[in-house]
Amino acid sequence: MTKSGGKGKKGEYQRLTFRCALVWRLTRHRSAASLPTSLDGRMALLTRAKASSSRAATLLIQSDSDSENYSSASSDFDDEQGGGDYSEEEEEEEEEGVSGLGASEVREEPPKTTNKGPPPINISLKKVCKVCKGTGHEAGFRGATYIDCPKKPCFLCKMPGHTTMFCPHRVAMEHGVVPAPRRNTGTSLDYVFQRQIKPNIPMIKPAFVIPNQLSCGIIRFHSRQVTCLEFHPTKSGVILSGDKKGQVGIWDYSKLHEKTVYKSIHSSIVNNIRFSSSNDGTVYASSSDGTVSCTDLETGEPFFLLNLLSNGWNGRALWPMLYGMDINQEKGLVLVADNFGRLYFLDVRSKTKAGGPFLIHRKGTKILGLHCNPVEPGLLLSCGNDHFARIWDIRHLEAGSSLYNLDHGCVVNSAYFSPRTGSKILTTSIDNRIRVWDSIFTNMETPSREIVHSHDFNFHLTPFRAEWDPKDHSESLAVIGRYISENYNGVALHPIDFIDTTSGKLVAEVIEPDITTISPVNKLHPQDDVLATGSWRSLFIWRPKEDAECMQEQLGRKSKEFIIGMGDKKSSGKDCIDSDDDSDFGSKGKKSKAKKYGKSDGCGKSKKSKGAC
DNA sequence: ATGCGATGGTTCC
DNA sequence: TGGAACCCCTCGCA
Repeated sequence: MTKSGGKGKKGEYQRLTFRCALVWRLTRHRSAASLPTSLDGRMALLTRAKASSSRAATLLIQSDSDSENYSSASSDFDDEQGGGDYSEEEEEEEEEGVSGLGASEVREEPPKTTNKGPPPINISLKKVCKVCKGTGHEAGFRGATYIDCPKKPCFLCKMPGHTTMFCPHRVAMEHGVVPAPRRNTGTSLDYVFQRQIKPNIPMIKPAFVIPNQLSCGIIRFHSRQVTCLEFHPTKSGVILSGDKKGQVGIWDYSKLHEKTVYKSIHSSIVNNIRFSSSNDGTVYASSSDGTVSCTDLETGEPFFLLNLLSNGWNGRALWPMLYGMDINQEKGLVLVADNFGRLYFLDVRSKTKAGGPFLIHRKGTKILGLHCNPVEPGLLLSCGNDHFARIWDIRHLEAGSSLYNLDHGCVVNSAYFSPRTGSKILTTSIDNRIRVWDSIFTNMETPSREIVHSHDFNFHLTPFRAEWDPKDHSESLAVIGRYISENYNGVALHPIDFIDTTSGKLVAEVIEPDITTISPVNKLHPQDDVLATGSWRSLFIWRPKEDAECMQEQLGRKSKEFIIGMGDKKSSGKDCIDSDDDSDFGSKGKKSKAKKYGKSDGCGKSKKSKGAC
C-alpha cells in the first residue's frame, strides 16, 4: 500500500485506508491468542453484531487470500509476477477459496430476522487494485520494483497480453525498436538524396561521447517544474531555463554560484527559449501567458513582440497560449504558434508582427513544437495535439498546403529536423514511441523506425522530447529522459537515455543514485560535451567521465558539487551553499524513499549509493 | 507519516 | 461539439 495514497479520489482513499486499518487490526487480533480487551469501535461493533439482537447494525467482512498471509505462507505478488496470464477464473477460484477459509472466521452472516433494522454494513478486506479497481491483486511499488496491473495493457508498449516487466520492448540493450516496413521507392527524390545529402553524412559512425558523469547541479533553482533549457550561444558555461510559473533562470555552471532568476517576465509557463544569432545579449521566450518576450540578459528588461492577451482576459476557453517557437535566422523571423492551431511571424529587427495568424493545424488544437530546417530556411516542421507533425514551405502558407502530414495517431510532443543536414526527422509522441524518418526527400508515408520508449504523458510532468545530439556528425544519437523506473540496487531511478536512432539501440542510460526524480527536459550542448538536465525544479550538468575528472583536478573540487536555490520558497534569505557533500544533497531529495526501497529489496548497495541505504 | 494540490489529454455521454 | 469525469511509476509541502 505504499503508493495508494497519492492518486485516488478522496473518498476512495479513505475507504482504502479504512480497509488497511482493519486488516492490521485483524492481524493483530489473530496473532494474539485471545481477543484483545481494547477493541476499537468497529471491532466492538462486530462483537456486538455477533452476540446481539436483530436491531444492531450488521457488519459483513469479506476477506481475501492475501490478507491471510499471516496464517499461511502465500506470497502477495506471485500471481502478478507471472505476467498477463492472470485469468478471471483464477481470481474467482481464489475468492472462493478465501470465502471458504476466511469467511468462517471473519464473515458474519446477517441475523435471520424479520425486523427491519439498519442496513448491513459491508466492509471488504479484499485487495483492490488502484489501477483497474479489480480485486485479488494490487499494482504498485514493491520495494523499488513497480508491479503492473495484470489486467491492463503493457504500460510500456501499450499492447495487451503482458505486463511491463515482460514486455519485449522493455528498454534494454538490443530491444525497443520496431522497424517500419522498409520501402524502396526509387523516386527521383531518392536519387537527389543519395547524390546531394548522403555524402555529407559520414559513413563510419564515430564513437558516441556520452556525458554520463554528474558534474554539478543547482537544487530547487526554480519554484515550479523546469519546462525548457537553452545554452547560451557564445558564452560557454551559461544555460537558460524556463519554468511552469513563468520564471527565466540564467546559470553560469562554469562558475557554479552565478545564477539569476527573472521572475516578472512571464506569468505562466515558459514553453520555449531561443537565441537569435544576430544578438546574443537578448533572449526570446514564448509563454502560455500569450506573449513572446525579448529580454535583455543583463537587465532582465523584457520587450514583448507579441501579446495575444492585450485585449484582456476573456475566459479560459479563449485564453491564447503560445507554445512552439523557433527562430528563422536567415529571414530574421521569430515563428511562434498558439493553442488554437495558428502560426505567427514576428520580425526580429522591427520587433513587430510580420505575418499571420495562419491556421496550420486543426482549428482549436495546440501546436506544441516548431522547428526551422537548419539547411533549407523555407522549411518548417510543426507538431501538436491534432496527432500530426507537418512540414511546410513558409513561403506558401495556407491551411492544407502542408508538404507532408505525418500521422502519429496521438499527441506529438516534439518534432525536430536533424541538426546538420536537416534531412532526418525525429518525433516524440505520447504513445511511448520515438519515430524517425531517415530522409524527407523520400516517401514520408510511414516512419523509417518506431522506437518503443517509456515517456508517457503525465500532467504533473513537463512533456518528454527526444532531441538530436547536435555534435553527432552521423545524425543518429538522440537523448530523452525515461518515465518508467528501473530498480538499481534497490533504488527506483529514472535514467536519461541515449538512443542510436539508426538501430533503436540504447547506447547509454545515465543515472545518479542521488537523483530519484524524473528528468523530462534534456539538452545537449552544441559544441561542448555537456548534457544539461531539468529534473523537476532542479538543473544538473553532466560531462564525460574524463572531463569531469579533469575539471576536478584543475579546480580542486570534488566530482559533484551542488548549490541550492530555493525558488520562491520562504527561506533564510541567503542561498545555502552545499558543495562537496552528496549525502546532504540526498537528504534534500527523496532520501527517505530511497531508504525504504533499499530496505525492502535487501539492498545490494552500490559503491555510489550510500544515500540509498 | 501522510494528505493534498497542481492540472492536460482523452473518452464518454 | 462541449462539458465532465477520469486518469498507472510526481513531488514536495503542510
